[in-house]
Amino acid sequence: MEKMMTAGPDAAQARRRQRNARGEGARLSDEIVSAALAIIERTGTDEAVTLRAVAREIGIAAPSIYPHFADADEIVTAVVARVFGELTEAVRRGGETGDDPVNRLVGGCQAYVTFGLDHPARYRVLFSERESSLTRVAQYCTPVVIEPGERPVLEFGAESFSILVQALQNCVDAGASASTDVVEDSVAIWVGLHGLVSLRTTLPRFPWPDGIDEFVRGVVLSLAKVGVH
Amino acid sequence: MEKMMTAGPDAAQARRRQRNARGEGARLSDEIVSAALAIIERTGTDEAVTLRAVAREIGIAAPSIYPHFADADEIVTAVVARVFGELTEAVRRGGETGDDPVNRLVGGCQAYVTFGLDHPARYRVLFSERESSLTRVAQYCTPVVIEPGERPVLEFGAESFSILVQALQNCVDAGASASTDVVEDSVAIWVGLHGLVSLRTTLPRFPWPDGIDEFVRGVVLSLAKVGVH
DNA sequence: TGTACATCAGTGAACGCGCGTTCACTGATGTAC
DNA sequence: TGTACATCAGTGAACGCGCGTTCACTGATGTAC
Repeated sequence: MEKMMTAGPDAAQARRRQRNARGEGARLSDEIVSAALAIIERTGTDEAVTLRAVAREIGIAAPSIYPHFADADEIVTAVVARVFGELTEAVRRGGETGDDPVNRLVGGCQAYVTFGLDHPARYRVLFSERESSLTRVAQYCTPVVIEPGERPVLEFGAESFSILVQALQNCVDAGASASTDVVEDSVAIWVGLHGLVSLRTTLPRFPWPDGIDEFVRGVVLSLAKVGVH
Repeated sequence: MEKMMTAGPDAAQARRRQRNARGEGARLSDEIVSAALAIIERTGTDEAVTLRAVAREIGIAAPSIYPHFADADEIVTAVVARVFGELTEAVRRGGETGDDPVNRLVGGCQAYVTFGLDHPARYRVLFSERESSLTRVAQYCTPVVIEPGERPVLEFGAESFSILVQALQNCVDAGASASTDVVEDSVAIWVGLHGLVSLRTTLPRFPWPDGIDEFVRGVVLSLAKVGVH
């Protein structure tokens, strides 16, 4: 374990910050989450998110965090909530541009992968080991039920997964996909997208195929059973 | 970041160990790697692999590690080398049982996933962030060239990947797969397998489909372009 | 309109902990003569 | 066969560091009377 780089506050940050006005103390919560995200982006890992590091980043005293978060895990959890929102939004936008259900499905999947490859540290924290407290995260997200009455998906990230399921269902409804179990096939697609982002960012020196969007298209079409008769 | 559990040596370990005989000092290297692996299995993460924790585990003084490893990262790297060997062996055995090329391909892939799900901590360390020093790892593994003269794969894990490529090539040769680029399609398969292991172990509460072997079979057949005309 | 008080939004010093790393050392075992 | 010496395989105390957490505190702002 190499010595942690003391990425102390620079001169600008070290200048005494102005304290929040009365009743606006909650603003510091957002600042803490942003600081944690900045640390994750800079170091590439959430391991560097310590109470003291976050405090340094903002220019506050370490104990000032306690009224807002019980520990560093809670801060990381809040970061995960925020980043999942960003990812969901990216997938939603990516799935709006296509001119037919298949292209909208592919577009959403490509947006997912693009988000992951463009923001590897952000993406990685979503599935960090630190989230042993994944149940905790549930409080931040609305439970989404995929199929009425069964298979409730209470996990975090459920919203972007349900977008995927709906996109595949639209392909089936349009007669473009031969899928007979859209949830199971959506799981397969999600798993493929995640594996791609995860491995590409972890093993950049592997000779990955060129043309990531085309690669994703091929994988998604196979798993979505498009063009299978 | 919760306080690290002081998983000190139990009474048995605390008893003074017998020092290695002259000329057999290198044995401690293996003990150190085994101890690190034990810590990873127990805690579920390689973050807990510190020089002092490893020394405690074996019952030696912390500085005794230095003649064998420069730092904890080197120890983890050696663990990765060992576990990659285990994984490769499991995949090889899994790919020997099938009665035709397709079943051998599927068998190897199922063995990969089974290894990952049965040993989540071991699997996870293979793709740990800690391996920023992935180049370092290269010294432990023989470079494997997938196609003569091009696309050299120098990364760690190349051996198990090349088994996969060969298994798919055998399907193509037997006329069972419509793949026109076995390397690219092998990448897709690998990515899918990895994504499955990674997500299943990270999000155990997600409603995963039952029958993992059948699920893997379906994904692999789709991506291997088996049954596509 | 004045004033005592409560509350909010933090601060700063201190503590004990596990960590990596250094240093001089110890004691058994082999080897040259 | 005896003995001085070198080497091997570690040990144990000490150091400074960043960490989480506690404690009593400060100073501005609102509020009851």
